[in-house]
Amino acid sequence: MVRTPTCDKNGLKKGTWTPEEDQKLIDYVANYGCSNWRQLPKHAGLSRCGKSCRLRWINYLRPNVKRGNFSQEEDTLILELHQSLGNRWSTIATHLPGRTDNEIKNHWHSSLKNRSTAFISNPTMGYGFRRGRSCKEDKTNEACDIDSVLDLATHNILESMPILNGPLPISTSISSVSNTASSSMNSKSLGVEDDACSRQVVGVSMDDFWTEPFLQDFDGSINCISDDFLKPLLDLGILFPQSPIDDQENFWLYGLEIEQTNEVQW
DNA sequence: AACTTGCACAACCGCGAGTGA
DNA sequence: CTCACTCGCGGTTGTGCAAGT
Repeated sequence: MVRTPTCDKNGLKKGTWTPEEDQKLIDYVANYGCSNWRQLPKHAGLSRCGKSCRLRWINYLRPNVKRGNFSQEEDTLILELHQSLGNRWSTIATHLPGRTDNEIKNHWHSSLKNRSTAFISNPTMGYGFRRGRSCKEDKTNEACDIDSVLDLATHNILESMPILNGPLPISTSISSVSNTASSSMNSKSLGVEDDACSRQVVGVSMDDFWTEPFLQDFDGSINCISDDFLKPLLDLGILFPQSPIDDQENFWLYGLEIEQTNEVQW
């Protein structure tokens, strides 16, 4: 998964970052900020190029970087954003607090691309559940406006982020080495520019945030999937029950599981 | 058990934009 | 205006791991 550490022709180290290097970078940024990436490694005592330091900081060491699996809402939002924005990962990342462009890009290539392909091959279907919600809830099709849905998804994700409503979580993967530094850092001292990071970091345990899946749905929107929506899809053979004997009425659509009550699972 | 294949993800590379001299 | 420098972005690669054969 990680690259074997090597050195380039200038003697600069490449490959996987060690905990010691991480700590050096964290300590340096905590004390001096990161206004000049090119000079940073020299002053921080790192045998890395500035570019590598910047990447490491932005993607992994920065406070508030969210690790772990993508939620359904995040997946949906990425799919929608990618459809409208294309491969503008950094722009997409601004809609997902705590997620980096690199992480979203990786997730796209490894998991979401196929779903997107399925969507493109049959654009009338959308991603299933959201279209169903819209079409049932609003016969005028106003709610089918992608921007409206996008706003709602973004809103729910933002609302569910403790970042915006209280103390920030510290990524458990780095908290062991960064809590001390992080707890005294804020965006000004770090020169961090994105909004998610522009809030003061407080080193408190937020295990629930990292382990709990998003529980909110789209403001109850999934409840709107009904027979009116599902039946035509069943008739067309696009949507099909998960199992003929499954009395829970689960349906499958391009890898998306739709439970007719109020749950949607990938 | 050995080998192959695919996935996930950390990291690198090249390019373009912005900025200051 | 041009050049050099820096930064940020998107594309791509490399590698460990798990699942499948």
